[in-house]
Amino acid sequence: MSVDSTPRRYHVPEKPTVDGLEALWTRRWDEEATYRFNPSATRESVYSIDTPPPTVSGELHIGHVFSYTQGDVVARFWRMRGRDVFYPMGWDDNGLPTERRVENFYGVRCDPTLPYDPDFTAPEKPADKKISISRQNFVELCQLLTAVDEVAFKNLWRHLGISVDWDLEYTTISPLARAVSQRGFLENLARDEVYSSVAPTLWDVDFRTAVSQAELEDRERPGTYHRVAFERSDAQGFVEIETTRPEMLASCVALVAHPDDERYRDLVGSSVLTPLFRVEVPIVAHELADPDKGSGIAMICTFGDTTDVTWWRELQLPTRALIGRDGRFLPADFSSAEFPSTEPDEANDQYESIEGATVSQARAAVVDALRAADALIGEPRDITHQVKFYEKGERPLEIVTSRQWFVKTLEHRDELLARGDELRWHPGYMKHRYRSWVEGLNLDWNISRQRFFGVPFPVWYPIDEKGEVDFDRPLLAELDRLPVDPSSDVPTGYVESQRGAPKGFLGDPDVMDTWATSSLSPQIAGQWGSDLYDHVFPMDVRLQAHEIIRTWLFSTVVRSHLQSRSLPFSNVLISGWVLDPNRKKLSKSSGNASTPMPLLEQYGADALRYWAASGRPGTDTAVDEAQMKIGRRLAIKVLNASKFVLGRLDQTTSLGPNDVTTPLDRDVLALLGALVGEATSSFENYDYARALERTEAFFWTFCDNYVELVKARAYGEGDDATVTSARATLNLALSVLQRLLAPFLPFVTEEVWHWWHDDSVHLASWPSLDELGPLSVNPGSIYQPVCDVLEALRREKSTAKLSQRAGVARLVVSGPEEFASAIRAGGADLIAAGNVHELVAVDATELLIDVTLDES
RNA sequence: GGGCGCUUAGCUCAGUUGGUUAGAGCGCAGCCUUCACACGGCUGAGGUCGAGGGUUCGAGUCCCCCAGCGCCCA
Repeated sequence: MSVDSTPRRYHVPEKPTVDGLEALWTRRWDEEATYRFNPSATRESVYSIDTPPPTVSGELHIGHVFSYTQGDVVARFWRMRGRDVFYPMGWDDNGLPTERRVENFYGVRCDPTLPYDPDFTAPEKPADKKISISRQNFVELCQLLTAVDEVAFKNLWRHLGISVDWDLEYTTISPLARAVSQRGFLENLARDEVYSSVAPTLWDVDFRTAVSQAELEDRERPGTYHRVAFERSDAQGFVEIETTRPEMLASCVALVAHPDDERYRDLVGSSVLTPLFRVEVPIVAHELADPDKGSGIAMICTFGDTTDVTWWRELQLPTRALIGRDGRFLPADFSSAEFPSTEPDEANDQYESIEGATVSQARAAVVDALRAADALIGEPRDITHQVKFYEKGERPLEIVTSRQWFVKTLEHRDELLARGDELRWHPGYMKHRYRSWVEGLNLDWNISRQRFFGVPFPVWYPIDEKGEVDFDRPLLAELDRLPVDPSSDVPTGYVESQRGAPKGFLGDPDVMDTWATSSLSPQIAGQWGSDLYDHVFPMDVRLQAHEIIRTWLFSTVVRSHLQSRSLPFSNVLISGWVLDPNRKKLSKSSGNASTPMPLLEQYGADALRYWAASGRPGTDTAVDEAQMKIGRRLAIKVLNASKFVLGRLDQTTSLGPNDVTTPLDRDVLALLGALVGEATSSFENYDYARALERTEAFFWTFCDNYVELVKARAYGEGDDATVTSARATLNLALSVLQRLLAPFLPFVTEEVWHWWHDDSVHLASWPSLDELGPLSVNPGSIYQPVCDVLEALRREKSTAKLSQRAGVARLVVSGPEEFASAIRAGGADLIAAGNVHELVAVDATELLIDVTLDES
């Protein structure tokens, strides 16, 4: 009886295609809730993912496809490993980019002093003059606009096959996120981990907000050194300093030289008079003074740069702050104790031309006045130097004294460094970025922003009977009231009419830094306070790019360390950047190269995923359509190979590893086992790209060599046992390969899996060695020699310019015993695949493959 | 100035603890329209691993130094 007596084939499409699979399977995954998190899962079985909430203030670009795919591939692996994957998605709709879009889109401006207008509706199109609206109205518009973008983002993710559970979607401005942020803040406050203080603060005069150290960047800018003479108080001559900021002269509180600098050692302890304003200031010593810069002695002003702040703090100098929040010079009285001039009238006259001026106007005025007073030595000298900017700003930062909330980071530096060592970094070298950042911290983390669309601080301040605000005894919101907006909500025990009045209260006007909210992403996504939280926190992995190690990663570690005395996640998987085809960093000007949708439509989601998953963790990768074409070709190959194999199998016959009996087939299973082992360990180490590379390489040689070798047996030629063995091997290998490729090519693998299974491949179990039966200790010992001979046959035919079907009259393989016996073992398949009439394998010391083609 | 990464075939990249003639894909050239696949298959030609020095029986793979590119931080 033939094994083919009653075949019932699987139903396989006549002409399978990869086009259209995204729409089909995205819908099915929705309907079947394939990626839904199991809320009753135990912590041990959960694999939880802390995903970056992308900013939804605009453009999607190919970089998102790249990094989110890398995370998704990992998620899919763990899901197949049987873990209950907690994979939420958030949208960062909070913050400055959204504010600016809303202002322009609707033609509005936020005025936090206005009351909420519940009947307000946004104009159809922006009016010529911006309409002022309350914070709550403004926030509502922000939510309206971001909701549109969120839908577009979600569609992209779904098209790309990102396997998040959409039931777990969140936004950073949602009531939950605001409540979590406010609770986090209040708990920090209760533990004395945050404090408010009036302090010198990095300040952007255009955005009119404080910024934190993490938001700084240095930019090379032209500057000018001015040499300025200060008269010694004892009238024994002059001290010359050099400065790029002569306009700060009125804020000068000291001159400083290096303690080892011989030139100035004798002057330390004496004093000089500032030119123009005639204020007496001491000469002091500090190691940060650079003897090689300028004249080696510098003026300290409050505050020209961050070094001034350090000197001011460490040398306990007085404060003469003159730059206001708008970047203009504030009034000053040189007859006051704060500005003690020896000639107050003259000083006040000089200052008249500066008060109210911008920094650049003041600089010009001061330089003119210095020149007129003969205090400017020589001509100013042009230089270029590094100037600190807010990363989103256009003018150099100023340092303005104002009241801000800070998170204590400096005193936890050592603990935070230890947390960095505890975290498992992928790739490992990214840890250095964290370490150098933490080591370089010189300010506590300022979390106050003088903006509107953000999470407000859940505090008010009492006002005494004289109308003075008491900032030291804030009125705190109760936890069960969160979230609150102190600009419209009222502290317990007060009524709205007391707002701003004596014996009343004042709401904190500021909002939190966006990182103060996103640093709690594990708490937000995990719904801190609910049962869910204990099942997902600390998370298993954080996915993110490297440029936000100093912001998002650092701040998340800080919050978790303070809140839970733990890491927020045990692994971090860092993605690289996408570069344009010319290997430059993608920018808005890169244009269509950065738009993913056309590429998705042209090559398909699996193809783009293939490209993205080929990029190793942390490695920057260029947009490469050639790589996408290869991905598409691989997906098509999966369809066709599956079609061939399933077309040879009988649905009613179950085949297992025990049916694999021929040496060649067993050897192929052994090689497959090695592949499974390597792919699995690669994934466990977050080296998904390696898993892909190995699986892909195996798959191609499997198709090119093994399938070709056993084609005759697969079609039913030969005795029952060898036919069954080939079919069982094809069956097992196809099943394993479809599953190994599933994380990378979720659409095409789901399609072919459903040709012979009812359930999703993405819920199937990750291949294991147990499935393959006993495996030889020497994988490839038979398959490899047989493939070598097969390739030699092809080479002969190719060289003779013949079809690969051309007949071979005689094939003589001589070689070492292991080689010859491998050929004998696989001889029947070689004869069939190579159309060989006579095969002879002989033992010999030298390997020789002699092919005699048929006479034509 | 400090730190990190990169520099391997025309291009894009692998190369895990040092070990036989350095790998893949693309591109290129030639061949084959074979019953899973022309949205295909087969075959082939291309590198001595940025420069120099060192350790070793043996180095792309470890050490030193130099150069270039990129990033992070001062």
